[in-house]
Amino acid sequence: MNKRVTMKDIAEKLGVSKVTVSKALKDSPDISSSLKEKIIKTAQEMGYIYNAKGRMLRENLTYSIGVISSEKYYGKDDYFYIDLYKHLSNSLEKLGFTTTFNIISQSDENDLSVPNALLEQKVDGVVILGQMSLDYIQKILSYNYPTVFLDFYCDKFNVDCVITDNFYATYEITNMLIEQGHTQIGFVGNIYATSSIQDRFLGFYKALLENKIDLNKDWIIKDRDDNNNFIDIILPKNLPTAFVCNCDKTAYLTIEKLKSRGYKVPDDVSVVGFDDSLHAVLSQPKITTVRVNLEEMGRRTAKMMVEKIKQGEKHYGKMLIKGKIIIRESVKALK
Amino acid sequence: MNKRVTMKDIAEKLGVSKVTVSKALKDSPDISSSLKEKIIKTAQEMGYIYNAKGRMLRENLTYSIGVISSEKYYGKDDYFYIDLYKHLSNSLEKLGFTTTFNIISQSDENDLSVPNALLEQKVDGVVILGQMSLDYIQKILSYNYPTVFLDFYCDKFNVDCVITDNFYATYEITNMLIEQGHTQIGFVGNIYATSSIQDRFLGFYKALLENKIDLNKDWIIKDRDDNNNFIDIILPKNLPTAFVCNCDKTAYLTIEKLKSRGYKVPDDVSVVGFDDSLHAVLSQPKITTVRVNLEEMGRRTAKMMVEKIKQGEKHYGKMLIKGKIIIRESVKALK
DNA sequence: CTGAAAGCGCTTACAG
DNA sequence: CTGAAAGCGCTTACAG
Repeated sequence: MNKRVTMKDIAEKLGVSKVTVSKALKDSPDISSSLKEKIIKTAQEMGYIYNAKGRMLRENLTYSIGVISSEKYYGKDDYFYIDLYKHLSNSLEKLGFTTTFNIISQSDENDLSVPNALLEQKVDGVVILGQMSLDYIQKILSYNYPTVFLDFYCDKFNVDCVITDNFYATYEITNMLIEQGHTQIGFVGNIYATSSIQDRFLGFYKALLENKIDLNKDWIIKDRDDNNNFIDIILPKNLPTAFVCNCDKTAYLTIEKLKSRGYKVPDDVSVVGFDDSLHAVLSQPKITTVRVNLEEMGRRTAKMMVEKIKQGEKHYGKMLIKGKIIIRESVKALK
Repeated sequence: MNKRVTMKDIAEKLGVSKVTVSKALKDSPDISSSLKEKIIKTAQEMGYIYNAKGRMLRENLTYSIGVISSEKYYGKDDYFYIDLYKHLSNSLEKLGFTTTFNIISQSDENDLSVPNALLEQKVDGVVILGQMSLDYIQKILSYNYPTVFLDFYCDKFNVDCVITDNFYATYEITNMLIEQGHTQIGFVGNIYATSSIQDRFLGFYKALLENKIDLNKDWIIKDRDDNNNFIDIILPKNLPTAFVCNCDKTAYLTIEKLKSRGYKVPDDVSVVGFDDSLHAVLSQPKITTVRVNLEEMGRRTAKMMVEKIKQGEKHYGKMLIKGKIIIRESVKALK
């Protein structure tokens, strides 16, 4: 492992200069095709593997992106962020980049402990995947890498972000319920807990407004406390005919709660979720939900990041990616 | 971003040499503590960030490990490998390493497409996380990086591995059932599908042998085909009093199947699983299972990897990590 | 305790 | 079409 073949070795073997080898291996038009062929063949025979460490130093660029994410997004029932990571890193691969991935523990987040990759300039840019504490984000930003927030935004910092169009998606799914005859619709989610939930709520609210349906405050139900810990869902005395839930887990818990009170879903109450997570499929009935376009989000983030690095920190602002409604069994039409 | 402060800048500012700066920043005893202090202070003031690219080239070491894993382990109900990744990369961080993470798509695995990190020597070693196709593994090994297999082994290649002690864990959990009075015990899992399932079966079998309980072939039930695709579980006419399932998902499906046939779990039949995955908790009743010690597996893999790199490819062989039985509700004692 | 020299593997700008 | 020179940011071995 320790003694790898270098361009110099190939050059010496063929009696050419290493500049020529370098150019041939990157298929430069400078080199005659016959020589190119010979060099490529010899490189293969000698077991040459390109060593990016030289280029890294020369260009002061690692062609590597650091992805940073909080461990709280990788619990047993969170499929979402690992899938998003997969799409992001695959897109980066195609652009010639590698990806380092740090799942930050709660204690490291509290201690503002920064991954080695950023401490030692082993990445050219940073993607923060999912909301983290403001202090932690600030700490990361203090290293001055080109940065993109993925799946969240934060107006406190003027950082580009790629997010799913939460507002529009709940607007659409609420409209779907209204078209199916529902006029008494509740929302389940703590609208102060995260900006995603807030936006989803506002999309829900816009659909009501457009259809001149009153917002009943008793039908806005908390699913978690302000620190994002799930709490027991308390059903109102008078039930609406449908609930829009801020996420599938909450939809699942809402359905369980309704069932435990003797209600049937969707016969008595319709329920919709968000995320298309495992809960949507394991629930009985299976939950009609919104599938976020993770592939598109990953691709756009990768492209944005690479452009920022190569073209000197362009600004993009907020990029919204549309989701898609997935129809399952948890909604009943009233007309 | 582009013009970062370097050691040279600090040296010039203070009128010392960059060797002195380098030594001071790594707290070498060569430098007087007063000068050291001055250099560290100036570095901070100037916003110096250590640039590992220089060291990488010098030492031909990136202090980075590539983790490669198949996308099939990151489905909606797989929590396992991302957790293992987290522990592994956290352990590597503590040893001063960064981790690149590639989730290989099925098509890339078929095409033997290798991550950029390996193509360009951007890592010092490789961890393959979870079984992949032999061809793909062979391709990866052809790059001659120090390699560790994590959570699987393959006698075809003489590569070090860190695996959970599947054999011993099902041996233990089967013994637990026997101690609780069960003598009619089945196994659910295709024992030809993976080496893990095979080892788990053999641990089960050993417990039977030790207790002079006959192995009833009708009670060895397939949960998947030989390509690892889950199939409908077919219950035998005469049921045993307990099933040892090769994983929680299978335990979950077995319980669902039993319930649909009118049996009660654990009153009529006890069921145990393996992995302590989401299925174990979402199932009703919750499943008694084996929790694998992912933290220990990550830590041992990290240590092994770093030692191989620094001490020149030591060999370790097969390292077995013990799991732990988690008692829940799906087992009833018969005495 | 401090520093000048050499070099890691590559690429770019330039000369021929 | 080919190559000599310079340099990216660091560290090690050595001289003083």
